[in-house]
Amino acid sequence: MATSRSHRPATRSRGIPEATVARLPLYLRALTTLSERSVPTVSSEELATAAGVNSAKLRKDFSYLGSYGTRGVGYDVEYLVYQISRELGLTQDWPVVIVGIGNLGAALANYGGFASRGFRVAALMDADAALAGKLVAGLPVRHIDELEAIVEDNQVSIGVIATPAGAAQEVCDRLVTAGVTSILNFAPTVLQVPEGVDVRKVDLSIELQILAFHEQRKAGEQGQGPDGDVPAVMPA
Amino acid sequence: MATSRSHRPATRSRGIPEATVARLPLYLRALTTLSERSVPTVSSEELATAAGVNSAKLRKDFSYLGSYGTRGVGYDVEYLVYQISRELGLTQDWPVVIVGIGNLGAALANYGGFASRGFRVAALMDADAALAGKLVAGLPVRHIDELEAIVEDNQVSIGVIATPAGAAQEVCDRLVTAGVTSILNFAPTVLQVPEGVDVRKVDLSIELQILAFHEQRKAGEQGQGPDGDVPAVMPA
DNA sequence: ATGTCTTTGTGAACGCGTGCACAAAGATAG
DNA sequence: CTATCTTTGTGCACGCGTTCACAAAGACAT
Ligand SMILES: NC(=O)c1ccc[n+]([C@@H]2O[C@H](COP(=O)([O-])OP(=O)(O)OC[C@H]3O[C@@H](n4cnc5c(N)ncnc54)[C@H](O)[C@@H]3O)[C@@H](O)[C@H]2O)c1
Ligand SMILES: NC(=O)c1ccc[n+]([C@@H]2O[C@H](COP(=O)([O-])OP(=O)(O)OC[C@H]3O[C@@H](n4cnc5c(N)ncnc54)[C@H](O)[C@@H]3O)[C@@H](O)[C@H]2O)c1
Repeated sequence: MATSRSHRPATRSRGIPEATVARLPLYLRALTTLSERSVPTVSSEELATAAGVNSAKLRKDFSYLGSYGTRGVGYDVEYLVYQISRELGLTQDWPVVIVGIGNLGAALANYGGFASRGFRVAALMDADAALAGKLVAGLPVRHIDELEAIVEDNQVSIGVIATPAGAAQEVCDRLVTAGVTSILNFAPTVLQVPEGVDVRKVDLSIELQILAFHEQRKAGEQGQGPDGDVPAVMPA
Repeated sequence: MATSRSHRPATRSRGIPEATVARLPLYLRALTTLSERSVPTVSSEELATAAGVNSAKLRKDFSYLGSYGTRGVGYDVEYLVYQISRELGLTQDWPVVIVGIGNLGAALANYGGFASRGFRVAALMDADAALAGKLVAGLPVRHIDELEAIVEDNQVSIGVIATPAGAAQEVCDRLVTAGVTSILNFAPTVLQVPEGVDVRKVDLSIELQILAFHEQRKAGEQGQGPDGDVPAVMPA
């Protein structure tokens, strides 16, 4: 953190670490739950437990946003909800387009938690002409050719890709050209994007493989003889 | 990512860093593509580009697995595919249960890439009695009461949770009690698990919020458009 | 065998993230 | 007002992960 002694950061916190940003939604969720229960304040210890993190980490995270706590008491739940929401940009509306309305795309469209936090499905799009006009989650599927117009008309800056891997890069290029600058990619591909465009990926297959790695290691630790087929040991 | 694996004893286990493990599936995917094209060898530079990472990082990652490259030539694609597969534990079969066959659970069940890499759907489970017996992706939905028997009979060690958030912890507890030691959680909840159980989460909402944060920052930095520093908002 | 050329494997430096530990801040009670 | 008690905010140290940069290894040609 900067060497500033002022209580309030003069400018909007420019330097929020990426790791902190990734945890803010977690805190926000826990805080929202508390808010619904009309809990007025919460200590860093309680909130940290609810969010599944270390309390020192949580306090440091909040310190990047400013000093919103009261020593001896804790944090004001409502105020913190507002501050984090604002920091994450959730006080405004984010229209989103979902491209590829297959199994996954349809599930995403039906996902309630989508709209709950400022994210609004502006359009569902698919290349399959047979799908065009069909209602999914109350919205008509639009043909991919309308993408550019929809993105512009709705000021869409976030796109979700749920097409097969083979089509993902092409869809990505079109989204970017149309003006989308944030992409959430569910297809198992590494997307190539120009500077200034953010991509985040959700990859089921990778998650499972990571779990398998640890699972194998756990299985190998117990009992197995010294010559198991559990790989890779560095001689100490 | 959030794995309950953060408390590693001082013992420097088999050296593979967590960050490296998380990238191995990425390399494997790129290598599999090369393999299908019958490319015999690949340099760290080429492979790194395909995987979207830095070549030095890739070489260091591979160095944890051993010295599988040939200087002046590169890496043998087939050999590397095998080594990484073995390291990740993909040379064996991993039966998986999916709990909660709603929108998302059904999409997961239909997901082809699931079975492609040693992961086999052992059972689909749901608490809704009306779903019991219904075929999803060719498999009958089983009632949640059969969970313990199915986990034991099929030696299931990996469970996928796709239930509503409110049911996730309860389902998690049952999975763990039944013997599952790795969980992939799609519900927006922080799961509490005992030592030795790995949890990875996939959280659409969090990903979107992270994108929104950066999007807001991008919009605020350069006075974009006629609306000033606050991006245009759709009228309600 | 010798030299040249390519590419690996890794030492070292650096930066980020984490967690400990504690002084300071403020609430609360007397 | 003073004392006590709770909890924040953060300085600091440490470890992990990333990246640079280069010597060593090996292929290949002559
Ligand atoms: N289903 C899952 O649970 C799951 C899980 C993880 C990852 N994924 C990935 O998500 C993606 C979608 O999976 P799915 O099961 O929904 O597949 P799907 O085949 O059911 O749906 C894909 C949809 O994309 C459409 N499409 C194809 N090319 C297009 C294009 N150029 N432009 C617009 N639309 C196009 C198709 O018409 C189809 O409707 C795949 O890449 C898959 O690997 C799926
Ligand atoms: N749909 C999405 O794209 C999406 C995206 C991100 C996250 N999620 C999360 O994934 C979860 C599932 O989403 P969904 O859209 O499929 O919901 P859904 O309501 O369509 O399906 C939930 C299913 O879980 C079953 N269920 C409820 N309690 C259960 C229990 N105790 N044991 C077993 N099964 C039980 C229900 O019968 C239902 O079939 C939710 O937590 C949601 O927040 C969904």
